[in-house]
Amino acid sequence: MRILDAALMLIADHGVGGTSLQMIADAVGVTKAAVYHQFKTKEEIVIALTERELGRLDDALEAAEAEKSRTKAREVLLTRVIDMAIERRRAAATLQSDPVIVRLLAEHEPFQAYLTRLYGVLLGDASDENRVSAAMLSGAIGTAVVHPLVADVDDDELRTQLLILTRRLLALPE
Amino acid sequence: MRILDAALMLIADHGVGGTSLQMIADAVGVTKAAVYHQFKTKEEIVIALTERELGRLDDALEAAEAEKSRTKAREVLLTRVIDMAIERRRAAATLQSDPVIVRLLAEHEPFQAYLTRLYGVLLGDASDENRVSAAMLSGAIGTAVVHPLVADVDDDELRTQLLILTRRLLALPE
Amino acid sequence: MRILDAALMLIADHGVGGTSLQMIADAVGVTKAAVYHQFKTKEEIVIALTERELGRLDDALEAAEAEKSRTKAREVLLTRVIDMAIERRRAAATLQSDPVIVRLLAEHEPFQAYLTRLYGVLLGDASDENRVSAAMLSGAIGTAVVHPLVADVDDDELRTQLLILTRRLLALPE
Amino acid sequence: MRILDAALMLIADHGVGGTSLQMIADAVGVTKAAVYHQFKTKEEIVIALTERELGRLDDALEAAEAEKSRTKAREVLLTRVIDMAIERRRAAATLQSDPVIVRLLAEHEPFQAYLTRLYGVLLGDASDENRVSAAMLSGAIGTAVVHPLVADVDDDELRTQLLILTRRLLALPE
DNA sequence: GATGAATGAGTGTTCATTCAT
DNA sequence: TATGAATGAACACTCATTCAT
Repeated sequence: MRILDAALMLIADHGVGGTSLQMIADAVGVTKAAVYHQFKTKEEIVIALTERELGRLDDALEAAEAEKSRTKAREVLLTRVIDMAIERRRAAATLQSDPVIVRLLAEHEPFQAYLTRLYGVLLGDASDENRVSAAMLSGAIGTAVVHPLVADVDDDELRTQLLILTRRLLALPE
Repeated sequence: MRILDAALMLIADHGVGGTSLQMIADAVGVTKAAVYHQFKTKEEIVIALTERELGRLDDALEAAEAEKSRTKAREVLLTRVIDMAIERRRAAATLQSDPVIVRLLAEHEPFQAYLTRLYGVLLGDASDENRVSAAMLSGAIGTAVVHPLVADVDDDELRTQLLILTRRLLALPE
Repeated sequence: MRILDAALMLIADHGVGGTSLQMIADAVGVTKAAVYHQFKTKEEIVIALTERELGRLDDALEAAEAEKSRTKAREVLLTRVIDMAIERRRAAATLQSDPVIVRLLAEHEPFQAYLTRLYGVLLGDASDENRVSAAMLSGAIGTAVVHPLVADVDDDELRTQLLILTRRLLALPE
Repeated sequence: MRILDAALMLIADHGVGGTSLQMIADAVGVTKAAVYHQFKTKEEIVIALTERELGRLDDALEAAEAEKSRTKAREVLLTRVIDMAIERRRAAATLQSDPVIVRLLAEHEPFQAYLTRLYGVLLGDASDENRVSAAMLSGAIGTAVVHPLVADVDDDELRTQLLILTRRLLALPE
């Protein structure tokens, strides 16, 4: 959907609060009213957007949940998360840290459920160490891919390093 | 300054774009015009705010730069960063990821210089591995302290774990 | 357009700087936002307004430019200018002397071109005498029609006198 | 008074409505409050300003009123008006046409009286022709000196031409 | 004399949203 | 499906003005 594409890019650049429906409509090349024809409110756009991005993990999440070994499950999921973050470098950080989206993730029921599943796989057991390392990972990957320090690291190298460092952080065998 | 305190909390909750001057003025208990008497624009508030928070690292940064050993320097700085992030759990993430502040950090000259110093200590050498691990750390700490997964981990335990995991990520001796 | 009508009257009374969009919207009986739907900025209103008033000279200007005799051309144009000034006594002066409009006339390209045509006809040749008399005329007519001294001179008499005096000023045969 | 000087120049450029006390204070290099120490309101500044400029005609007005011959009286006054307009080219037009000042001249008692004296001399008798020609003159001189058409006519030549044209308009012997 | 801090009302402009067509 | 016109509320910011110091 072109509206969601445009909205995602704009939100990545200006945040949800800094992105107006006018900007989205202009980017798509239609009128505001046309946007409203497809989404009843601005929030609905943000939800659809987040749903779509989160949905990209569906396959990996299901595969991970099907794994018997927790360690293997984590690996499957993390690899996919890293791939996704690299594919969509610009959007990755914002979606995880924009206050509006954060609030949405915390309050919108379906997201809650999805995140619970996600954390379930990510966590292994719920020891403090695991909880903290999972929390670190959550932000680290999204933030890392857009960080100025890695602006000129190419995608493949970045992917390799992220995998290594992630395993190290989780004390997985390298 | 009470204005900056109020602004920081509001921005942590709603992002820069979601925080209006009216909200700030109301939180302080004065009129919008009174806020404008002290800051000529909204951006000026955000700059002052960011400057103040960043300034809390001054001591540690100077101490780190005075260290001969790069490894020791990194430790000094990281310890302080972790302490700060825990002290100001709510604000930590937003300040690092709000698009408005990110843009500010990238475009406002004095911030550029400060960040260069910061990364200089954090990086050690500029190998790809180091660059990626430093980038991960930048976001990881800020994000971790506000992550729902660690909401009920107490400050001391969180601090201990963050130190351990950070050393692990950077392959420092534990 | 009702917005332009209202704006013209208000600007005639209070000047551009003293006329707010709220005043214009109130006069038309719509909201400010409705005004903004048709004009993107206040300046755009002022431009449209000035364009429209200036446009009333189009016919006379074209007719004048088609004349072979310079003297005849001036007469055609001046007669129309006087008629217009009398028709729209209130607005005439402000449009020629409000600093905002003056700046607009000087900086907005299309106005520049139009005024050059206008002065081309008005000037005849570019002797100093002609330049000064044309400059005097420009303001004199607009100012005269709203001057308190002539407040109780009726339109027809005023028109007759303006024609006589204008010819005298330009040393045209009466 | 430096405040009045600054205010006059600013008003000439932006009109009364477009000139704020902040602008005036900035131009003088003091605070708004300091301006308020000398003038209780903005209107008071405009009044003082207009009074001061109008006052420059005092000598000529008195001399003119002392003349027995009406014709001579007009000449004395007009010569002075022309001199003043040329001396203060920029301010001349605004003071005569800014709607705020126009309203002030019409409503502020002392100005009414002064203008009545001025018109008394200017008019000669109150025939329609005289009234219209005096009205034209009022605006013509002020407007002419700032008109783009005469921007590169030097002061002396402009003065000469204005005198000639003025006499012609009033049917005085050249 | 001059300042800094404050205010309430206003500025131009944009917001998300609605609705008749 | 899409539009254009409209709205009320909010936005960042400036206004003229006051007052304690």
